[in-house]
Amino acid sequence: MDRFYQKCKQHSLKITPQRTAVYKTLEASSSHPCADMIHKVLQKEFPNISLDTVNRTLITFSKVNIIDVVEGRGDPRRFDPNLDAHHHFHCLACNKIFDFHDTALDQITPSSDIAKKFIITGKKIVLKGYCDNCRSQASTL
Amino acid sequence: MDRFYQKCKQHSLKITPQRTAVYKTLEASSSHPCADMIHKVLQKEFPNISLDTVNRTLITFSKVNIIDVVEGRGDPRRFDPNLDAHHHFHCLACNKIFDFHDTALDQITPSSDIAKKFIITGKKIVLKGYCDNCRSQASTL
DNA sequence: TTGACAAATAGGATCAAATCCTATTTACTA
DNA sequence: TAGTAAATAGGATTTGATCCTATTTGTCAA
Repeated sequence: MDRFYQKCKQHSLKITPQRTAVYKTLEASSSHPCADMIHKVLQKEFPNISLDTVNRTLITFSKVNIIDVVEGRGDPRRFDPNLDAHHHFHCLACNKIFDFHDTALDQITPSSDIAKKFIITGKKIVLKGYCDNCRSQASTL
Repeated sequence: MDRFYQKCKQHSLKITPQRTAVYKTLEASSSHPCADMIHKVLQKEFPNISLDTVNRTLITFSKVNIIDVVEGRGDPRRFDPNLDAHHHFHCLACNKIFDFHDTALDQITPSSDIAKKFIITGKKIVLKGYCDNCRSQASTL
């Protein structure tokens, strides 16, 4: 939690009971929850907390690198006709996805206990960041 | 296109003008489009084509491995409090995300021209497939 | 410690993506 | 070429995300 308070101060985010609770709830979870799930949990503690607050708070946190947004950003489902080995760079600003190829990275193999536990139908390296056009919008960490 | 017809027959999907057009449009695109974008393009050719058909068709294609769904599946935005190096396995059936750790994979480095072109703020290996509980639902490829 | 101000919240309204429903049409098989 | 199961159109519904505005609340400086 210390790092949480520190990061908030660093980015002059006010430390509100709601924000603290949102962070604690997410940290206690291992299911990579969405805003709605966290909202449901928090309603026990804050009967009036709004979903908008939870969602806005989570987005704010992710912008200043307190937490992370994982696969899926709430955006529409997107498709790829290319089934050959390739990897993706995802621009956080313009939302474009760039393909890149790297035969060395195609070779990566997850350790055998993963392969044993799950049926793996696809693997990909996913990079996040800012593309050439959006460099300037990179958040100051 | 041959492989397209072949895969359709293999899974007894009827080859309709709409399906052919959806596939052609996606294949011609390099922007990893969503259903709505493809729908807009197709309306020139098929003034009455419905968005539902486009969306349903794309999902059908992805189920039989004609195309792929990329980062984000149209599901709600999900969050992760863990900023340390780790990787994800995403179950296509139950939609759970499992963390896994692999120090060897943490070391992977995209080739330098990628690093030069983009500002990279995150990297992750994303595996897709079926978890232990959902093994049985693995689509027959 | 207090007062002022900018920032954050609640709650309802709006927007957009995805899915569902059903009548109609169509591709495939025998 | 006719029968049948599958696919489509189009509208309705659901749900996640965002917007708007009045009210509340942290924070900083005096």
